[in-house]
Amino acid sequence: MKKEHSLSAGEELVDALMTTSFITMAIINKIGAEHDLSLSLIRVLGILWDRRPRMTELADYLGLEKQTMSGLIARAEKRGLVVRAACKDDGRATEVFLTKEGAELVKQLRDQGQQALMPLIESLNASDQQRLQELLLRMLNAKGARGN
Amino acid sequence: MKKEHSLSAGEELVDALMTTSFITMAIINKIGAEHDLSLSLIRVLGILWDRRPRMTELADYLGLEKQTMSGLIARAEKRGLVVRAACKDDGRATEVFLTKEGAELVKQLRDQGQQALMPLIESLNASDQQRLQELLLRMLNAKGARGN
DNA sequence: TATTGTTATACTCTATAACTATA
DNA sequence: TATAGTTATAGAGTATAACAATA
Repeated sequence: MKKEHSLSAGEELVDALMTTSFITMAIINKIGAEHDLSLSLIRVLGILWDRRPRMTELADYLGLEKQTMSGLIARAEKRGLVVRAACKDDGRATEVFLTKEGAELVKQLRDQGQQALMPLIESLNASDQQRLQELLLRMLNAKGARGN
Repeated sequence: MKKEHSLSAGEELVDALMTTSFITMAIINKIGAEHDLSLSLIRVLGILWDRRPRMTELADYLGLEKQTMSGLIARAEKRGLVVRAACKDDGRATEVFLTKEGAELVKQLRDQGQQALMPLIESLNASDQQRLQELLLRMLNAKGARGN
């Protein structure tokens, strides 16, 4: 957060990573706001794109409490973006999945996100973009990271 | 968000950037939660580390409405983290700055953030870390980006 | 008893609208 | 009139606690 103090090599990278992330999230958040979507709901919809998880799985995935997820999904369902259905294997569980309308919204968000972030990455030339991508992917894969 | 579909080179990089950012923000958010701090308040405190901005400047910086900033700062002031003072140049304006307690919290957050993000970046070797840092900084500087 | 999920309650964050005070 | 800031109000997001239904 502070630039004047001398930082170790690792600290400078952490700084750059945080700044990059704040900027990226601000861009995504702005796109979400245009659709009345919070960052959490954007992540949920992204997960639902190719999965049909239970409420608890979703909550764990996002690091939220199950009650929080109940509210989030209830509001999304009221808007026609997702549907809840009883799980056949386990009478206690509830599965969540996208409606057609929800899926279309995800597609649209994807496109808008790509467009909005393009200016940032296009400040690097093609070979640097390639290198950055490789480094990020290597870092993410090493951590067994799950983004959304 | 989806991995199976074929993506153009730029799209894959955007994907990696978003995933990295979601993970980074989740880590920062978790640290903030331990101190009852939202991401917005963390950013505000970071800005206040070496600046003494007016309310409107803060709001513009974070992309929030001035009323939102009023509430955010009012709560932070009640907790003893920041102080508001009348601006001498302009009788309408209010300057905000950190208390000693607030500054100590920022220092602590910095350390915790560094520690928490270290495992992620240490999945790369030293030379790759150096390269990643250079690429991120070049990208950020090209955009005249302001993280916090 | 333990697990899955919802409901009740409370607080933070955010925006829109209306207001006060200064320029 | 325009700008800086606060207050009032309302809704979304979050957590803690208590509950119902199923395993």
